[in-house]
Amino acid sequence: MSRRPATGNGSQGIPEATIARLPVYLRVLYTCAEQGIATVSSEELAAAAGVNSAKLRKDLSHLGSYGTRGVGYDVDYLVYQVSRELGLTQDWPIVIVGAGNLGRALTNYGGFASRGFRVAAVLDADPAVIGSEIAGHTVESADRIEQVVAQHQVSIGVIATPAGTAQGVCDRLVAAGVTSILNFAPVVLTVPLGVDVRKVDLSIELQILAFHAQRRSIVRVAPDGKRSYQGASLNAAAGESAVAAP
Amino acid sequence: MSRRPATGNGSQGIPEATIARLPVYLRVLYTCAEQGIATVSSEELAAAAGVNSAKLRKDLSHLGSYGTRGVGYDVDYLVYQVSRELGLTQDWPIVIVGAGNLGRALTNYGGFASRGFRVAAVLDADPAVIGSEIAGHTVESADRIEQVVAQHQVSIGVIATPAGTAQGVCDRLVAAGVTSILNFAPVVLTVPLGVDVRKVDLSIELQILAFHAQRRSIVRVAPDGKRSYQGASLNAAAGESAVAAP
DNA sequence: CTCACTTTGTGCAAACGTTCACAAGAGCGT
DNA sequence: ACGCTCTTGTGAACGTTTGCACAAAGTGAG
Repeated sequence: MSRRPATGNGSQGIPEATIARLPVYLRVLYTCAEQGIATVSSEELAAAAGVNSAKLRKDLSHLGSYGTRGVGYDVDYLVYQVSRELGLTQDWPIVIVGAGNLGRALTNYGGFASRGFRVAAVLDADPAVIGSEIAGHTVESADRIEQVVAQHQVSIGVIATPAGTAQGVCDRLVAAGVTSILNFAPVVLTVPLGVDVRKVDLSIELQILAFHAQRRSIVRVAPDGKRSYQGASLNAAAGESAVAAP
Repeated sequence: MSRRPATGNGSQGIPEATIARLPVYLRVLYTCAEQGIATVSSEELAAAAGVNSAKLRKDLSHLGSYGTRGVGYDVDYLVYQVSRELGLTQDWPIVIVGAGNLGRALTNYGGFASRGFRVAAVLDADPAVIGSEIAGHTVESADRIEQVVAQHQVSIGVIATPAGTAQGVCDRLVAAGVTSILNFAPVVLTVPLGVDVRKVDLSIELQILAFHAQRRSIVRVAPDGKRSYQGASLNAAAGESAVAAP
């Protein structure tokens, strides 16, 4: 790190925390564009995204100086720049493995197509499911992982299988050339260096909520048997949330 | 340690980052228990959870000193302590609003029940869906949010509606007394202080993957039109992943 | 042109999170 | 009882992220 030869690239080291927020900004920007808003200030954008305005400005400054002082950011231009930085100006064929409830929901989910993600194939191991139709896709056999990945140049795989088969599917995806994996199975996947795994775990999210919920309603049972509730004014910002009242 | 006033509480301030990892440890611990493993070292646990062992020890130390030097952690005991800390020793009735593809997948998802989460009701606004059966639950009208929340003492709500109706549903849930919300709709929810919102956004996860995937395969088009691929040995650890080869 | 006003981009310090490295304990064989 | 080995719990160093506060830069009126 630190050494930067000569190629004044610019987008060399964007913090991970910033990357995770760019898609949120992007969504808000799209909303603005739909409403015909041409320019937007960091304050407005930040409010809509639920973050601090200084943080938003610093995040955007990592992509370059795309704002105009005294005015704000041009919505369309910023949409383009953020999209480009995230690599959304190109097409990303994805393969969904597992056509159970979750796999079907994912295949039907419209949010993918609108951002350059295209479902190349939906696979499953169950013969009873293979051949059925989901959102215009015919479920193929999981045996065809290698062919599908090669044929459609897939570099992103989505695992929506039961926990038991997830690692095996993952191994085959990686061996076939997939370098990015979105894992919905409740297991910790082991992958070779150079492969990127992101996990979405519904149960874990609920458990984190449960922790805070429990915290909010700690009931102190005093020696005399009286109960007193501890106030509910804990920090609501666990990554999200904002205040409604002015 | 350092100064601790007088109220030797113990579970005063557990870092958010630690909370987010506890459910992962818990899952690994359950796996150990199933395999009949009685004690486990921080090294083994950390490897299975995909984290650094020092981090794991520090995380667990926030709950108390439940390990034995020279031996490790007693699996059953640790399961209990982590569960208690997360508030999983009690029952959490949840309500799922939105019985579309995602709502159905969530209702069917078995991972909830196994951790003390119980689906109290599934609601939807579409008359065509109301009355249908999902995993033993009859879908009820979304008009009944207030009654359902009050009747089942629901404090956790899951929003699986389209983006447009999410904020409205959220407001009604909050007004009815729900203080924790798991949001699957692609919008930033605005809630009063004291309400905890967690967001799961499938599209955002894919966009983050796309960014890294793009990074890995930067194609430099030289002036002569030749292409050269930049190696794929970027840091694979974006929160997950481990190395397979020794 | 100048002044008043707006809003970006960023230096800096504090807060937070991660990792190293090691002292303090605990078990075990002799 | 002693020494050896193993493993926890944690002080301290380091890296990352956040948020303040303000200079720099733009706009528009007079």
